[in-house]
Amino acid sequence: MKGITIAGLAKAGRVGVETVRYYQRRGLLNTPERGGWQGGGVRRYGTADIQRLRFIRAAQSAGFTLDEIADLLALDASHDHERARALAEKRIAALDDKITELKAARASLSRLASHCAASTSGPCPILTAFEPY
Amino acid sequence: MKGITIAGLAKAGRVGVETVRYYQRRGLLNTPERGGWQGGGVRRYGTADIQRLRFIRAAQSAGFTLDEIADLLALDASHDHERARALAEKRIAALDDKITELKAARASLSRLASHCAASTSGPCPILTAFEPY
DNA sequence: ATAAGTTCCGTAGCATAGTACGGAGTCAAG
DNA sequence: CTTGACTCCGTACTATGCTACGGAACTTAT
Repeated sequence: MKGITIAGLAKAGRVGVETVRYYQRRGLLNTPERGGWQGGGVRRYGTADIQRLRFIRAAQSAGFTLDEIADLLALDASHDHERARALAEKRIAALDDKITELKAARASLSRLASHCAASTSGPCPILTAFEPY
Repeated sequence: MKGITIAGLAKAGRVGVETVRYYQRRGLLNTPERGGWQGGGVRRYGTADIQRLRFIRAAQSAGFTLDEIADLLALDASHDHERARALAEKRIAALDDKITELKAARASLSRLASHCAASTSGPCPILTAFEPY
């Protein structure tokens, strides 16, 4: 039989089988017909499914929610460049904000760490680590 | 009466009153005695509570979970520099990873946006935006 | 052909971080 | 001294993203 089963798809996307099934329920991944001549059989998946699954994971790591990813997928192959670009740019701005925030947090923690290293005794004022935040 | 009430504390920390109460339930914020001579009255808060609340929010934006923040708060004023520094450094590493990840995601989205801008017609292959990810 | 391993599917549960509700008590202004 | 806003508290509900369970059907290796 050609194509992979759900376990192969899950593996290719580095997720669990249950996660694949969850995405199907959410409408993010399609659910192919069962492979049997009539009724029964097992569903088979192809490279398009893998690509889609990988896209979902990548988009998630870019901070999109599953709902937003559903929009994105609906937009795919659409000709609505306007809207696609708008979504992308909105998220780019959010990412820039988040990156700035994380860098500031990193600096605070760095300060805390070096402070802790400097004084080997006495209390460690963690509360003030983020102070001039 | 001196001190602020829960609404003032919430406002100072830019959170809702219910969130303050949630943090109290989680043991992240203390719950002062009621102000009445006996039994009744309203609880009053001070600047230490505000600092603590702000710390919680800052630590959250650094990616700590509320459970981890509880640890951090317990560590505050402790002399366990070892452990405090370990926690901070672990989180710094996680932040560095996350920042790298977000930058990559940003680049992908940027590519998608400029691609969308370039071609004004035809499908917009969003699926491949994260392709060489 | 049988046993072991998968798949299918619905339904239920979990972790995190809140948010809402409702009724009784308390406070501050007019 | 009443009215309206705020507080207190327990309990329940929400959103997001999974993760687990159980039994029947299906597939695969021996």
